[in-house]
Amino acid sequence: MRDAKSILYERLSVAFSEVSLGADPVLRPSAHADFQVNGALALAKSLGRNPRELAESIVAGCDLTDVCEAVEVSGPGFINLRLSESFLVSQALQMASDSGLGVGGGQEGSRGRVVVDYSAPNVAKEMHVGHLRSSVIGDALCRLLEREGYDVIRENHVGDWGTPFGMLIEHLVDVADGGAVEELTVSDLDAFYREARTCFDSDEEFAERSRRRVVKLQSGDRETLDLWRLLVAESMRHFEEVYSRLGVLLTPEDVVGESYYNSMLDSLVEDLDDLGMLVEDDGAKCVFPPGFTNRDGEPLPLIIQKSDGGYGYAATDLAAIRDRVDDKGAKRIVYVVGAPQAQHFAMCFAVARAAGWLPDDVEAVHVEFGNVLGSDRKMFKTRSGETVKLIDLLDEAVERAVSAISERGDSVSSGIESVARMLGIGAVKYADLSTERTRDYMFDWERMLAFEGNTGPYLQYAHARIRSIFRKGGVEGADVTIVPVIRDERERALLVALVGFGAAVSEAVATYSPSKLCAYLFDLATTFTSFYEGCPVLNAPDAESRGSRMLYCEMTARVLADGLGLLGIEAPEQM
RNA sequence: GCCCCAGUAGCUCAGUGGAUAGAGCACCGGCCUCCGGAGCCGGGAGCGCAGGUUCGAGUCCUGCCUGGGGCGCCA
Repeated sequence: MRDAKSILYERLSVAFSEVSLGADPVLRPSAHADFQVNGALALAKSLGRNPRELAESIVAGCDLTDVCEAVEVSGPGFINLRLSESFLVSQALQMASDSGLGVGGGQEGSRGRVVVDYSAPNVAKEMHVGHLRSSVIGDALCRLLEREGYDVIRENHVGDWGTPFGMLIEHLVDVADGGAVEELTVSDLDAFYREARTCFDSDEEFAERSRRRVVKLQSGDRETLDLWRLLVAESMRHFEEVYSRLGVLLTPEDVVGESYYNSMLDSLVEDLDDLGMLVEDDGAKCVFPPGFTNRDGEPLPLIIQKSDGGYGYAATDLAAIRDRVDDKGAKRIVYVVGAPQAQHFAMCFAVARAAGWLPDDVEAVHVEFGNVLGSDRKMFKTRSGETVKLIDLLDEAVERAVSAISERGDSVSSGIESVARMLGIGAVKYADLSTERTRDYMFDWERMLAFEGNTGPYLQYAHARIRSIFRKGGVEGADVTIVPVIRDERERALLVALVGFGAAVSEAVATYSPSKLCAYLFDLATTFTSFYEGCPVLNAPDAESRGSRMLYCEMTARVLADGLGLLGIEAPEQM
């Protein structure tokens, strides 16, 4: 389905091009109309013409009568557009009769293959709050991209390889007597990791054994690999539990850990060498991509192979690019990784481009995000200063949601546990998704669980309330074959908001910004509330109006549930 | 020292070079005997500082201030 904005943009672009080839109409949402067109002002300036006159002539040469009921030149040369009722109604009918609410358009997967790299926890460590944003944002982006018609491949680049495993395995050998190894749980592993670290830092003999163990691991020693697999398997169970609790789509099939690329690294170095890009510096094999300097203004290396022969994460990331382009057929690679990694990815992309591994028609994007902060504006920690475990955070979210529901005295027929889970988890995810992702955001239980303001619970409640109208009216849903009517400005405002859903989704995808979809949903919910305040639905003055308003309610509920769904948040029918 | 990101109302946040900078919370004042108070309507209060580009700057450029991050063998 073509949304209003894209239809208008296309028509206006033609009209503007007739005046000056390729001129941008600068179509924008407006407080003065449904849309405003600002392009005439800049164009008039560059052509040395009067902006109002130019705007008038563009309006005269552009037929929008099937879409707009009013096209007016205003102020110094703005063009204000008001959508026609017949257009709004036809858009609404198309949406209502489409199970996908008119979002997307193309065939499933028709817009190309996209690899999305997100979450990326580490083996032998519990997932913590630091993994929250990548998991939640990455998952929302996957859902959004899929809906827009992309063929999405999720990849979980877990840290399952490298030097830490030497000390972990060696410590395992030290403490394991018989069956104790099989009893190992992840919770133990977190403490286990710290113990291993301590031994490594304080015991030179242990450290040496660890280093030898790394070599054994990399050379494929059977006993070592068995111990390694034990650590990996236990960690995977833990990741599964967290993803399930969090409602993240990642599965074990999506795991492509660092170890996967191990066998590709020797040839990667050879290829870089053959290309003449490799420079040995202090015993390390490096590439110096142009434009990057260190603190002394000297060229900054991307270290491919360390002086001890081991590989760093740059090698793995480069191998991953080759794998994703050559073997997975990606036309776009999206990395949902924190902002501090910006320089690392910029360097990796630069090297991959220079090596010809990342062709010009393949896009690589670092979707960066800021930190989660506590109320003290410092990194979010527990009261005692410890890293917050993700599983504990999610448990607390659900507990707090139970209290919130109980305090409100809501009767929940489907079970408070189920609703509390949707509310609590939804609140955490929505709080994360609704702020502009490059900024740090403050983690605040009270605010995210509030039923007022731009929160998950607010939108879930809005949805549940609308559903309750139908229950009360004794009907399953609205009759989607009914032709809606507009008799009130509030009905019109709601309709305008509803038909903007597709554009909101497109915008969120184009900028990798779930927060834009959040803003849209919040606006829709508040617009609905104004409508609902002034326009009785079940008590509408006549059958035609009642049916029409039921349709508005139905569509609003569907858009809210669908929009939340695209963010990875569930919307209960009752709460 | 160099580079990157951020600085918007008392607080938390929106804001694709366009008209009078918007929400929510908190505060103040009205309204609703009605579909679950997500109430509804209205009010006060703000772009870190200084220049510049532009018909027009929160948005672009330069400098400065504040905070966070990065800057060779952890990943």
